[in-house]
Amino acid sequence: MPESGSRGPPRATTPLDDWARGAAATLSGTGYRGGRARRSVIEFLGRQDCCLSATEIFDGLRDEGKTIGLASVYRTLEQLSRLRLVQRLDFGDAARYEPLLATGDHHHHVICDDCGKVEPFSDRPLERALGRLGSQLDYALEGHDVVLRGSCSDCRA
Amino acid sequence: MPESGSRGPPRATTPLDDWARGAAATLSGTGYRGGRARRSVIEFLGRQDCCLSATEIFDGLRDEGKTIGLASVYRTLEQLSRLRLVQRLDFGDAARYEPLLATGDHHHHVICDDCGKVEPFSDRPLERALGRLGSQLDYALEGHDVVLRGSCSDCRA
DNA sequence: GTCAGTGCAAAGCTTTTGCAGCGCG
DNA sequence: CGCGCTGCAAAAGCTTTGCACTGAC
Repeated sequence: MPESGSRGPPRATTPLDDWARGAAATLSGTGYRGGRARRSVIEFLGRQDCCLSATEIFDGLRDEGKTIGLASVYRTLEQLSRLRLVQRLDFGDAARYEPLLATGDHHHHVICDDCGKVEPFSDRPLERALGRLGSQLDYALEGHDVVLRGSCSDCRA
Repeated sequence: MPESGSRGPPRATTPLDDWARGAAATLSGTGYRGGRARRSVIEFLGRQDCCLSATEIFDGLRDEGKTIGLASVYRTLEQLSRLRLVQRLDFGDAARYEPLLATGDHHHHVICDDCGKVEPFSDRPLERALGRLGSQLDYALEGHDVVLRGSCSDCRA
């Protein structure tokens, strides 16, 4: 399944492994206790390439035999979002979440209007243009999302 | 391609006037009939600078004495979206909608994480970077949204 | 032993849908 | 005068919250 998390070649310890470890560490360092549901969600997120909805995480865990309350999934995602360990993305229907890598490495998304497929992409010039906006707007910017919409090659065929 | 969706100098006939007229014309030319609710929503949208949620449109119309069913507001927005006359934007909570100008002129949004304020901005280099992506991805792109998040000057004070 | 974490069920919201009646063309 | 438009109310998601219980430290 590893494909285009950003574009890096394979390595011994992946950024996502690091992410899951770091997320767990950050939480326990902030007064949180460990717990089965939260651990499962973090570990599951650490194995994904792109964004998932709460229900997809819930279903994915259930398929692995780990039945977690959906409310716990939402609670975990909310905590991780607030600590900036995951990025929450709002596309049309349900919100989606993905790990926010400490490397600063990140991607954006293209959505197919026809089949609903979501794919990641990244682009340096785009990041540069976004980065320059920080000094032009009277905001202390903390993040940005870019969403492109169109028809994917499968749907055009 | 003019410049900023909202900061432009006044003119005799504004792009938004044109938009409202054009939207009405497009609808009637597509087999739709006129109707009080839809006309009110279009006219109301034609007076806005930036995106509004369905409830804000509903409330705004009610405050003007035009009480329209909320369902009709949603139905109108859905039709206009499908005809690409309005742009639907998904920020955290409720979806927001804004006129999509025929001039191709458009802007993006900065959201204050603290007070929730939404402001428009536009930037040429950003548009250029986005435009170049069209040829790099295997998608027939039809639109894009950029959302920046941070703290506005009021909230930092 | 305490208190955060969890699961379930209920509540809250936004958005959609069903339906009967109204009114545009 | 037919059929699309409208409003109301009910239904349908997604997400959050209340509460009692479990389990981590």
